[in-house]
Order: sequence, then structure tokens, then C-alpha cells
Amino acid sequence: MLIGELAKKTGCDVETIRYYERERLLSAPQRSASGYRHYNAEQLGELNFILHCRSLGMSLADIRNLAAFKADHEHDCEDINLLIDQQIAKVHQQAEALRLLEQQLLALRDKCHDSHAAADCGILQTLVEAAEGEPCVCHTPFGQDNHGHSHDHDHAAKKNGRTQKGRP
Amino acid sequence: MLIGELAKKTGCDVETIRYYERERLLSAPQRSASGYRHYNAEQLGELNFILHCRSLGMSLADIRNLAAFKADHEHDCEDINLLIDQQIAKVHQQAEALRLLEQQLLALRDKCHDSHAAADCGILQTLVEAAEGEPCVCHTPFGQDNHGHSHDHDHAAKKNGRTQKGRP
DNA sequence: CTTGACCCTGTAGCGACTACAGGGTGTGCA
DNA sequence: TGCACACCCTGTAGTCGCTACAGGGTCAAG
Ligand SMILES: [Zn+2]
Ligand SMILES: [Zn+2]
Ligand SMILES: [Zn+2]
Ligand SMILES: [Zn+2]
Repeated sequence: MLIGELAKKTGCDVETIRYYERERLLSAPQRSASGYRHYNAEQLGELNFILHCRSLGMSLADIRNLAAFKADHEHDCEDINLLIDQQIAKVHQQAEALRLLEQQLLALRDKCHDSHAAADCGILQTLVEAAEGEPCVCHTPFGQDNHGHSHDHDHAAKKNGRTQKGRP
Repeated sequence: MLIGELAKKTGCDVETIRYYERERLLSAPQRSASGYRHYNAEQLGELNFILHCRSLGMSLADIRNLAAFKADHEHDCEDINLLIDQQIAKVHQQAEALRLLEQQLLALRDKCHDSHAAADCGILQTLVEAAEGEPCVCHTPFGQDNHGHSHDHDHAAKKNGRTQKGRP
């Protein structure tokens, strides 16, 4: 089986297959005289394993570990459980963060209904005022009476949407 | 105000501030004779605006657009609304995807309760069998009777956890 | 006059791909 | 046999939003 055929069978891009091999996730296949990769059923399984784990949101590092556990039959499965549990925790946290984000965005969106000049747009006004230190609908959920100065939403805490590694 | 002071005031890393300047999100500050950046209140506002938008999960490209709308007072705010609506949609989709992921992971986790050898681990067995084409708890939600061969979960469709750009 | 805290530029790295450029191979058809 | 065309190869660079140096310069205090 050549790489293109494997790609078709698995739905994985050819370049991604080569990438997985470079990253030592996929074992190096046999080569024809001209250097073409030839895959067998075992490697088809390997790739499907990787893709399955990826579809569960696992990192390539996690998948590498999982594959190592799979190879080491004696290994206690405690580590597997830990890995999955951590994955669940990670996914859960991210989902919660996004849920909050959606609420914040909806609150902001509610500041503008009709079409009008940008200068008068409630959304833009909210953003500009927030940058000047005023409270904002998005970061002051609803019941907080910090109606003036001195409020700090956590810009620093979550620098980018997906990884918050600063403070737990 | 030197860059370190601005960093402290905003909670933004010094290197990130320089990065925003390189990316033309932050206007270039005045320089002292020795090349030190000196910031004023206006640029403090600019940075806070950026950080506020980032905390709402917006991309730097979106923020650049938003800043352009802010500068162009005549501009109709329709585009702002569109931008926010798209952001809401994106966040919503990602949140839903993560919710599903969590369910899938929990179903998989349920395949192992006690500690034992990896060879007998229900989690690992599930993953290996799925790679061979069997149905799996994680990708066959619960009521589907595809109990044998010929099932395809959508490995190809969502290549990585965060961006599914293939089919909407 | 030295120490140490700050500042500068430029470059490389992260993760998980994706997209070429620039070439080689293999098959079918006239 | 010649040629088109689909496929394969390697290697490098780009994506995004930072982060982390290396290797230097500046400035105020002691
Ligand atoms: Zn508006
Ligand atoms: Zn806000
Ligand atoms: Zn187990
Ligand atoms: Zn599955």
C-alpha cells in the first residue's frame, strides 16, 4: 500500500502521514527501490489509532505515551487512566472557558442592535471605555456594583483563549 | 512611561508588547535618544483595548480590523456586528465540540475502573479495536446498532481539536 | 567604577499541521 | 519510443500568538 492509498483509506492527509513518521508516532514503513513508502495492515492500524486519539483531542505527546503503554504489556494501566483523566480535565476546563467567553460576547453584542455609524456603536464604545478603565458588560457579569473606577478584569490571567498556564 | 512600566500597569508581558508593535496593533511609541520606547496615556489605552479584545478570544487580525473601524468614525457598524457575531459563532462551535469531546472521553474512561496490566485495560482495548475498525464507545454515542464492521467515525472531518474548517 | 536592573534587536522555538519548490518514478497511450 | 500525467520523494517555510533566549547597550545607585 502506497502512502496515497493509506491516506484515502484513513482520511488522513499524505503530508500529515509523513509528519507523523517524522515525529516517530508512526513506525517507518518499508521502502521500494525508488524510495516509495509501502505500508501494511499493521501500520494502517497504527495510523487509525493515532487518528482516533487525535479525534479525542489528545496531543501527539500523549498519543506517543499511550502507544508506549500499549507496547509494554506489563505496564500498570494506572498511567493510562491518569492520562485520560487529565485529558478530560483539560477539555472540561477549555469548554467552561469557552462557555464563559460566549456569555461575555453575547453581553457585548447586546450593546448594539441597529445599524449606525461606528462612532455611536455601543459595542465599540464599551470596548473603548473598558480600555480606559470603566467597567464593561462583558467582564462585569451582571450583579457587581463597581460603577466607577478601580475594577480589573483578568486580562493578564488568560493571555490567549486556549492555554491558561499562569495561575490555576 | 517605559515599556516595563506599561507592562506592569497592564499585566502584559514586555515581549508581548513589542510583539504587538511589530504586528502593527500598537502604534510605534516615541523613542529616547538611546532608543528606549516611551509610552503615553493614549498608547496605554490602545494596549488595554487589545488585551480586552484578546480576553474575549478575538484574533489579532480581528482586533486590527476593529481598531480600523474605531478610527474610521463614518464607517457603518454593521461590520462590527458581523465580526462579533462570527466570533460568537466560532466560540459556540468550539464549546460544543469540546462538550462532545468530554462525553466521548468519559465514555472511554468508563471502560476501566480498577488498576491492572495495560494488556487487559478496557481503555486501551477499546482504542486498539477501534483502530481495527470495530465500533467504540467514544464514537458510537449509545443507541447505534452498528455492532460489527463498517462504521466510520469522522477522523478526517475534524483533524485537530480546535479548528474544523472542512465542512461547516 | 562596578553592580544590577532595565532596555534594545534579532532569531528560534512551541504544536500540529499545511503548502510549496524542485525534483524523481511509474503507468498508459499514440 | 516519446510523452503526459499522476503519484512519490526531500526539504524548507509558513500559520498563530506568543515565549525565550543571545548578545549587546543604558542608566541610576552605592
Ligand atoms: Zn453598533
Ligand atoms: Zn469586558
Ligand atoms: Zn485499565
Ligand atoms: Zn472512538
